[in-house]
Amino acid sequence: MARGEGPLREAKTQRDAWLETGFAMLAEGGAENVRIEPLARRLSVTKGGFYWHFKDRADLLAAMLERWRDGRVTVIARHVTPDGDETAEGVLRRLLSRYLDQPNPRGMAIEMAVRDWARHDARVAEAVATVDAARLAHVAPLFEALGLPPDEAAARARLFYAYVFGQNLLAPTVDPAEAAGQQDRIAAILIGAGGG
Amino acid sequence: MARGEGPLREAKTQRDAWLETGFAMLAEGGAENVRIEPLARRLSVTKGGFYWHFKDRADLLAAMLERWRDGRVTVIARHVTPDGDETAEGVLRRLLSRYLDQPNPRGMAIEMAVRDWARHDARVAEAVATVDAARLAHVAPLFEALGLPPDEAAARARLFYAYVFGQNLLAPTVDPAEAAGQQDRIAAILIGAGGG
DNA sequence: CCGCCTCCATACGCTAGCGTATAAATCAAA
DNA sequence: TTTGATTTATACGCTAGCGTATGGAGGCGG
Repeated sequence: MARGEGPLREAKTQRDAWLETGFAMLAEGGAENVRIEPLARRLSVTKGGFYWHFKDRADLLAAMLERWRDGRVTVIARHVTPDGDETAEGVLRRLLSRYLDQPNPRGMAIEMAVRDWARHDARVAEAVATVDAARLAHVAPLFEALGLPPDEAAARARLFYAYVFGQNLLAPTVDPAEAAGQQDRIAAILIGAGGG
Repeated sequence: MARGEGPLREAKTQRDAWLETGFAMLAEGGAENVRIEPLARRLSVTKGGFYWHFKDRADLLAAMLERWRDGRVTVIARHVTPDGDETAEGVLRRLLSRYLDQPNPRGMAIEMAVRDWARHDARVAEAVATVDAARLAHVAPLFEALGLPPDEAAARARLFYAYVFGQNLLAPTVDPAEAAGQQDRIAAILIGAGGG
């Protein structure tokens, strides 16, 4: 039987298919929305196999959280390495645009869903803290490379990420041209170098 | 009968008691957590009366949303009026500290819960957009009063609020002294006037 | 006093989803 | 092909919560 054919993304194993579909549900409706039976329906299987791969629903959520944490920690290191002869300012602008110009609504939806989830679950809050610490630790040196002292650079890094996530919480500016202009001005404030 | 004795905050009517308790549940666990029967248990009544005051669960949520929107729109006007001879910078610093120094964890929890709720419900998103527009419209003039041109002031206002909400999404800095120092540095960047 | 109106209690049926038990299907190897 | 290990289907009982129906307690006007 073509049992292993994952219907979503590249899911090598059936366990991965459960996890990937779990992330889809997480992105769409938050952690509360990750329910076994709807998941099974989306995978066109019954929940029979679920309890082979996972002890229970909490076990699935825990596996998803771990995968999310490890993925984010791994990926941030790659994102802050310069492309070719890119400057620190270039890296920062690229990062900002990656987070805000939404090439990846799924990733940001998961990010927001996890952060909401963290408000009700201490283990999740711990994972978020780990990811945040990794990101701040990777971004602060970029600000130091711009000539700022360590304390100031750390504050800038925090402002940088708070802005990125806060922007996703605010209602979007209606006029796209105005939004783009504001984003340029804000990037100039955050990154410091003369307006983009 | 002592029927009207509201057990929470100042709930004048029993309908208010349902709403207030609804906000408590919202703050604690998000919109998904606002359930009729647990609400009734907390109010030490049965759900019998609920369907007298509200058509159904959606009706309660809609009433809560309306109350939240109107309350936020009303209150922002008061918060931006100077206390005595307060300067625009003073107002901004007071606002920032009101949002970040958490004298009101309940209010911020509701704020975050509503914004999460808005990601899954267009009506909520509309209410959030209304509140955001009101806040930005009230705060931008403060930046203009600091001498910034309107476009720059609007961008600063947006950055201001994105930071406030983003800060509540990031894992808190562990060391309180470091957190306070960072907040001062960030306030200096946001509000512009020399640090401190 | 009586009937009415307001508000709440009680009891009911219904749905969604969790977790379990058990059988069935598939595959790999002997 | 038989055996054993994996993986999935099916069927079950259970809980939480929604919405409805109906009755009843208390206050109030007539």
